[in-house]
Amino acid sequence: MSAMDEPVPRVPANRPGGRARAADVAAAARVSIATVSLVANGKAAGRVSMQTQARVEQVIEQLGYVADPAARSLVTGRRQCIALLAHDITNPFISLIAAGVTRAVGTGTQLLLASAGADVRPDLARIAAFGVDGILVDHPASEHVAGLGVPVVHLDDPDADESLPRAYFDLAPGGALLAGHLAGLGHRRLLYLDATRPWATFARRRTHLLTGLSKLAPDTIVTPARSDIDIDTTRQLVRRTWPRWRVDGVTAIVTATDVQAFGVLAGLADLGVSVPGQVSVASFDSVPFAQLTAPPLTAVALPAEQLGHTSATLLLALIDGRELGSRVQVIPSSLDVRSSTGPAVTR
Amino acid sequence: MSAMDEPVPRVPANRPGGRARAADVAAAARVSIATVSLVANGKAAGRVSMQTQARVEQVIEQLGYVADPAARSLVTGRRQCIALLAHDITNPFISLIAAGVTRAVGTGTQLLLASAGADVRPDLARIAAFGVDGILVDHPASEHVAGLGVPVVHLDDPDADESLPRAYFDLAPGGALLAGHLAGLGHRRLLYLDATRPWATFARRRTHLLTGLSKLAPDTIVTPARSDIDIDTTRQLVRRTWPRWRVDGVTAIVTATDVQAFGVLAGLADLGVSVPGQVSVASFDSVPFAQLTAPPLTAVALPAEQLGHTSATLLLALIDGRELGSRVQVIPSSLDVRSSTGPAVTR
DNA sequence: CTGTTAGCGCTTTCAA
DNA sequence: TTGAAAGCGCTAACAG
Repeated sequence: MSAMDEPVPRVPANRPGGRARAADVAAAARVSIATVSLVANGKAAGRVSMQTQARVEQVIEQLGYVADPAARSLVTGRRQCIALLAHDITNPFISLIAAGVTRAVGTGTQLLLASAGADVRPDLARIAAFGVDGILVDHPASEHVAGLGVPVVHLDDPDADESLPRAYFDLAPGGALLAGHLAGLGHRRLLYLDATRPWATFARRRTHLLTGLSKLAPDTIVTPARSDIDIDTTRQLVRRTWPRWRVDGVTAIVTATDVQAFGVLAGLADLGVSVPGQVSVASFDSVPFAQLTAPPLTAVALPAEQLGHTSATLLLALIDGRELGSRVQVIPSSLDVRSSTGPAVTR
Repeated sequence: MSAMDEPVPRVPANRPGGRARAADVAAAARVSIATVSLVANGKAAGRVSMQTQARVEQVIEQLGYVADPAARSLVTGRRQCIALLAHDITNPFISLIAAGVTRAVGTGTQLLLASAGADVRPDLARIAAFGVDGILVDHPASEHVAGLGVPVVHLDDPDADESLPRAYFDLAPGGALLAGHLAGLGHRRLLYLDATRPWATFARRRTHLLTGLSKLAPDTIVTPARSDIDIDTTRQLVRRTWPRWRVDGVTAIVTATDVQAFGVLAGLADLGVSVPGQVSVASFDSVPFAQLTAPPLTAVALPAEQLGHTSATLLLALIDGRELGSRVQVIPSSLDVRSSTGPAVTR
């Protein structure tokens, strides 16, 4: 009768403290805790006999043993956790990014969701101090990330320092497509509703559209405006200001984000203005909900889920020290033509 | 000349490893690491002289010292982190919950976002094993939480075991209000589009509506249907099945969630069916987007942000061992009447 | 193949 | 008022 056949000594799994520790498993399996560690981490192949391995595994199962992550982190230096620093999780564009990140990290790594305030620095530092293996940053200025001690990947920040790992959208195709679409419909008097946040992506969205427009129809006049990325704020703005824009002969409104376009559509509906009958509306982002507005929204498609997935994959590679491909991932944009845009109307 | 006046010895802040450790601070300030710990944790009052304290604080600032969280966790047992286990972060209802949680936890605690798969148990165990101080669970069966070793608060699970800490909506008022609204508009033939997930909240949503209806208009007939909580799936279902429902004389469709109602609205629009002209539509949740659909959606209002905030506050209290008020928080529901519901039409 | 040993960086008694 | 020392639970060299 070998050791394997003997009943495994029962050791109280529920010690006062709570979970079982490696020492408990070791005692129950009559091995050293080093062996337990080897088996628990799947490093037993060729180093521990099959018998011992089986016995330890059984006890681990029985006791529900899981290595204390804090203790493991202390020695390995790894946290098995990355953070996503974003400004507003209720923004569907951000939710989509988060979903992409979730898909990329799998089950081995956890995702910390950090909502930033207006100021970015303290949050970044706090997250780094909390202890994560890497950080995905949606937007803040790149200057703050130096000396954080962990890899950082910047999201949707086309103007970030060349040397910084990042994933962003190539806004050129989408911007040009939208310009062509609008110019083709005869729009020569536009209103561009920018975001108030001074982010590079918004500058790019604007300039790509304007450049395209001035190339295709140099006589186009674009009135600038701006608002927060908030449905209600934008809605109020439109209700207040549409009469003026109308007098100016605006035939199309383009917004920097879908959320703002939602507000524009709502404000216009409040006013009884028909879209695209009296004015066309288009935007950047094209989140799923953009198909459901009345009318469905024409928008430059920015695949946010893909951005999340790509950036997280890059970050994971950086963390592992793998240098797979480029540290800069560019994701193409396109145009989703729906029915919120139509021929320019002249009154 | 006292020790305080002497220049603080320069110790390389950027050691090969990365961040400064307590030992670096101790060496630079010429104190023991025990003293550094005391000062860093604000426990120096009365135990360390003002002079020493000031000197240590200065060095901490200089070196940018932050205690290693893994090391601290190992000894304190606290992780300063809670997890939110939910199924789909792109669902706006979940995003709202997450926003509420974020608001509640403040800066001292971090939020782990865990997306569950179809199976709940492994995820819960994995999160607990990862090391968090507590878990917010959106939905799964309560049986799986026993012996996790950390406090768990159940969200929106009205039928959870009495003894379990939880926060949920009282669906009675909203359900009754919707029943009254619909009955008052003359609807006697309804389609109820339930969710496929077998969750208590969905059973409650349905029964509260049906109970109200049978009380106010006992002759009401309700046809049951179900779909996943996904816009496109629901949209297809409606496109396929509306003709049959129409033949059955259905004058109103009520869905278990906003997301499903979005799909219904889209499907109906595809079919050219006017809402509420030919059929009324209503749902449960009332997320912000519900105001933006065409037409704006009548919905039972379930304050998700508040649910997130309340449940997180409860969890934090549980973690701290504070027993403030009840372990069961009930949040009232109401009805947002918008224009997707109108008088029942008889053909 | 298995066990012994030396820390990872920190908090916390307990002495001095 | 300060410091020495004992771990927290684990991993990873290194012996045997």
